[in-house]
Parts: sequence; structure tokens; C-alpha cells
Amino acid sequence: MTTRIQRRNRERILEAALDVFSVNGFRGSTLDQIAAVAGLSKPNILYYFDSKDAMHRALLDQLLGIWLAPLRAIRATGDPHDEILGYMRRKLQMSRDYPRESRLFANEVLQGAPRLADAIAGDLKALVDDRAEIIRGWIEAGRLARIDPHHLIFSIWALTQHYADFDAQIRLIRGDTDPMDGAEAFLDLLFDRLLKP
Amino acid sequence: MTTRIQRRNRERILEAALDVFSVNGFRGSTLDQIAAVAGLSKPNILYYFDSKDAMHRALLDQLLGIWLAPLRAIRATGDPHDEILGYMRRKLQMSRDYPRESRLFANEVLQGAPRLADAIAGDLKALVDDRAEIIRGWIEAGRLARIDPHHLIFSIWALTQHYADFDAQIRLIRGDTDPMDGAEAFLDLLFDRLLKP
DNA sequence: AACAGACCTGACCATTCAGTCAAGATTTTT
DNA sequence: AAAAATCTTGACTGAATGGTCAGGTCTGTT
Repeated sequence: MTTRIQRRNRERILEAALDVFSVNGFRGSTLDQIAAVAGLSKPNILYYFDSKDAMHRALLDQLLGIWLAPLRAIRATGDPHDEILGYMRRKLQMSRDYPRESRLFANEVLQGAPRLADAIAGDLKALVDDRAEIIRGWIEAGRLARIDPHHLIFSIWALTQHYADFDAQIRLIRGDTDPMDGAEAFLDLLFDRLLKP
Repeated sequence: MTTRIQRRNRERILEAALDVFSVNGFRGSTLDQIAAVAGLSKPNILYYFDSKDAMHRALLDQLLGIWLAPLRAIRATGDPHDEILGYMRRKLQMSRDYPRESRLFANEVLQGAPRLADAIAGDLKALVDDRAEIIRGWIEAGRLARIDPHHLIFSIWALTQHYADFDAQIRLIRGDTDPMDGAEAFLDLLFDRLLKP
């Protein structure tokens, strides 16, 4: 049975761990940092999670559901152009709403995806292959330009996640301007032009 | 004066440090790892570099020149379409030739660019702003589609670096296929369509 | 109020880490 | 070949780090 205090503190700890891991990566983060951000003592956060590794795993587990949802929402029955632009927009919105999650994921993949290899080669690959098939069907039907479905999906990931992962760089180059200002209009135009048969 | 042995060992150490830093980030890397990869003892690598930080700085310094060259090569006098596609292709080639450098850079920016902030806000911003002006001029002259020059440059970075930075993910999803197989054809088509007036 | 169970912490431990140093090995110069 | 300069290392240090534990405090129940 989970108590009120348990829920509150587990939540606090994961929130703090996300802050720290998403910036420093797993090896570069310390329990002291996480404890400080969470406002709890180090032994106390280890009362709620068995180890640093357990905190990280909890975050990654939680992440995968959120991360795959936008791609899952693509429907073969919809209009190809709308479905793909909708997917891109949802993904861009995720970079806005969950930048730390995006960076946590980026950190993990940069390190060779040691803790995500199974999930990527399993669930994610299956989902991507399935949606690639739908896109291929649309192309065969002459409803989309002849483009490689995998590269299309990768391009959506690259373009949308870039705004979360490279936020620091964009901020430094664009100065005061909000990093994502104008991004949606640009990407709308880009994918509109790319997808037309 | 630098001796033969100095040149060889400094080279070995930076090579090893690039291997290690590009995967684990600065905080996540240890001198023992670097020493092991370099095939030298830990005190010995500290004989050639004053500190872990000095190795990292040496890599970043070296990196910036390589990194900015492709953008620098854009000429206002060339054909807009060719200049921008050429830039994209050079950048994609860099992801192929220097994937570790790309990941080192990504790691650094993910962490908020603490050691690169000056270089990004200085040299890089100046160069980007300048090339953005050239692109704006082409647009005014009706030689390119009306797109935001900054977002255009960011999109080239995002799409090309993605193949180096997220290599592990792409490999897991595409299986045996070479991650970059088909990437150039896809990006050629994408930018061809995007840039037309 | 008293009890049980849940929650919290200071002090501690073993290991890892960046960096030092004195002394030995190797290479270069004379 | 001897002297000088450069290169290399084992053994070490102090600080940081992940994790433990005995005992104390708080909270909800009866």
C-alpha cells in the first residue's frame, strides 16, 4: 500500500532526478545533487529508491509511454498529409512541454542506448516499422511524394527534438528570441512541400 | 620545442579522450578510462595534459575550426540552391567522417554548453548571422522560398547531426542497413523542395 | 494516550576519482 | 660514453561518491 507521503516524495525525487540526469547524464549525476534538488537527505531518497540506477530506470520506463504516443496516434484511415503534419506538430509540442525528457532520451542514445536497447529494438522498432508500412501504402496510392518512410520519421524526430536538445545553442545564437518562435510555421512549410505527391 | 614522442603521445591521448568524452560526457568520463584506451598510465597522460579539463578544452578548441568550416564556405556569389545543398552535403559528410566530434558537441550543448558558451555566442553567432543575411538577400531577390534563414540553418544541423548523434537508435531500428544509407538522397529531395521560390 | 508502522537522519564505510611525487628508465645531446 | 633532458611509473593523498545502518521522529489507528 502506498501512503500520501510516499506518493509526494517519490514524485519529488523523480522530478529532481529528471532535472539532474537530463543535464549531466547517468554517470555524471550524483545522489547528492538529486537529493539537494529534491530537498531531501541522501539516505532519505535511498529509502524510496533502492539505488541511483533504480531512479534512472523509473524515469526511462515512464518516458517510453509518453514518447511513443504521438507516433501511435497515426491512423491509416486518415488523410496522409494531415496525419504526418499532425504527428510532427504533436512531436514539436512535446519538445515544448517535455524538454527534460527529450534530453534524458538524447543522453541515453548518445551513450549507445545501453539501458534502452531492448525497448528500442522491440516496441519502438515494431511501431516504426508498422507506421512505415502505412506511409508506404500512401505512397503506392499516389497520395504522398516518393520518399523513404524511415528517413521521413527520422527527419521528424531530428527536427522537433533539436529544439529541446540544442536549446542552449539556439538561445545563444538567437539572443532574446524564444528558441521555438517561428519553428512551427517553418516546419509546417517544410513538410507541406516535402509530402506533396 | 615539441619532440617526436610528445607529438605521438599527445595525439594518442586526444584520440582516446575523444572516444571516451564523446560517449560519456565530461563528468561521466574518468582519467583511468582515457589512459586505458590510450594505452598509457594515468600519471603519464597527466604528464602531457595538466588536467582532465585541459584535455577536454584541447578537444573543443580543435573541434570548433572543423565544425564551422562548412558554413563558412557558403558564398553570396554562388547559386542559392547549390550553395545551400552543398552546405547540407558537407555537413552530412562530417557526420559520416567525424561522428565522435558530433557527439562531443552534442554532449556539451545538452549540458547547457558551459564550456562553449563564449564560442557559440561569439564566433558561431557572428558567422550564422552573417550567412543568414546572405540567405535573406537571396530571398528578397526571389531566388529562394520565403523561409526563416535561422530555422533553415538549424534544420540542416538537426537533420545531418541526427545521423551521428542518434546512430545507436537508428541502427537498432534499421537493423543491418547502414544508418546513413539513403540519407543523402532523402535530404537532397527535402531541401530541393524546400528551397524552390 | 499508547502502540505500530512508516518515515527520516547523522555517522559511517568501501570504493572511485583527479591529481602528486620521488625515483627509475629511456632518449637525446655533448 | 657520460651528462643532460625527457619520459614513465608505482605508490600515494584527499576529496567525492554510492550505499548502509542503528536509532530517532513523525503519523495514523485503536
